[in-house]
Amino acid sequence: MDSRKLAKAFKALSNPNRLQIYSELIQRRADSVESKQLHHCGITDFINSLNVGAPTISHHIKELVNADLIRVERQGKFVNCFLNEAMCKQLESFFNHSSKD
Amino acid sequence: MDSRKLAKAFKALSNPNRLQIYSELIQRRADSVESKQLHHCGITDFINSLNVGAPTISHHIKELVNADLIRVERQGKFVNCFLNEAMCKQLESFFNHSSKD
DNA sequence: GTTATACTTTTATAGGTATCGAACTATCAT
DNA sequence: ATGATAGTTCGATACCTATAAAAGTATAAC
Repeated sequence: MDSRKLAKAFKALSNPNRLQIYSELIQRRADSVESKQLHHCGITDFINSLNVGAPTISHHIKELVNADLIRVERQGKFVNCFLNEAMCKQLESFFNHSSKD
Repeated sequence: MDSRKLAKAFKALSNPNRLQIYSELIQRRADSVESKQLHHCGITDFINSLNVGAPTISHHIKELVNADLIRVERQGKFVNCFLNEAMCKQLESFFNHSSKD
């Protein structure tokens, strides 16, 4: 696993608000196993739950996308966020056995 | 798992040189399974392998300790670094199933 | 078209931090 | 004690970034 890519991902997750966004997506993934719900979030959800303005959220989302942690899809007026599962697995395995990737 | 603690850990790992130090420790852990070597590093090792001065390494080590990612032990003139295995496991599990911790 | 909603981009700012050089402390060897 | 080695602390600087306010774009509803 590329070291620069890894550092970039950790940097993205180092901001409390971005971590919150990412955690929310992981949380929803966990929920969806049981309830079959979609594991995505609209940006407005984050604007409401975090105590920062829309421009800041927009900025954070962009950083998370740029770090390959999430992807976004515009659906009409709304933008939905999805976890990048592949990246998530790679990060998990880093703490397991970094020598083998 | 405490969100602040998590963010702090990711922040510590977001710097390329600190990530390198941490990766080295993880690497040595992996090696030690096969070769029974100790999984620690002297600080001088890092000063040689990374392209930064001693004060900077010292600063980074302190950050990693402060984030509970590693611990240090002074042995005579030398300071050795060890991986904090518990924290490592917690970080791994974050990407697995954050809802259950 | 007009209005409203849902973002995004731009610009500015305040605070954080990686790095270095210089000076300091600790331990060991002689 | 002296010198050498290993690491830390301090002070300064240059760069980065989280946030906000204001203005802009996109889509939907009417």
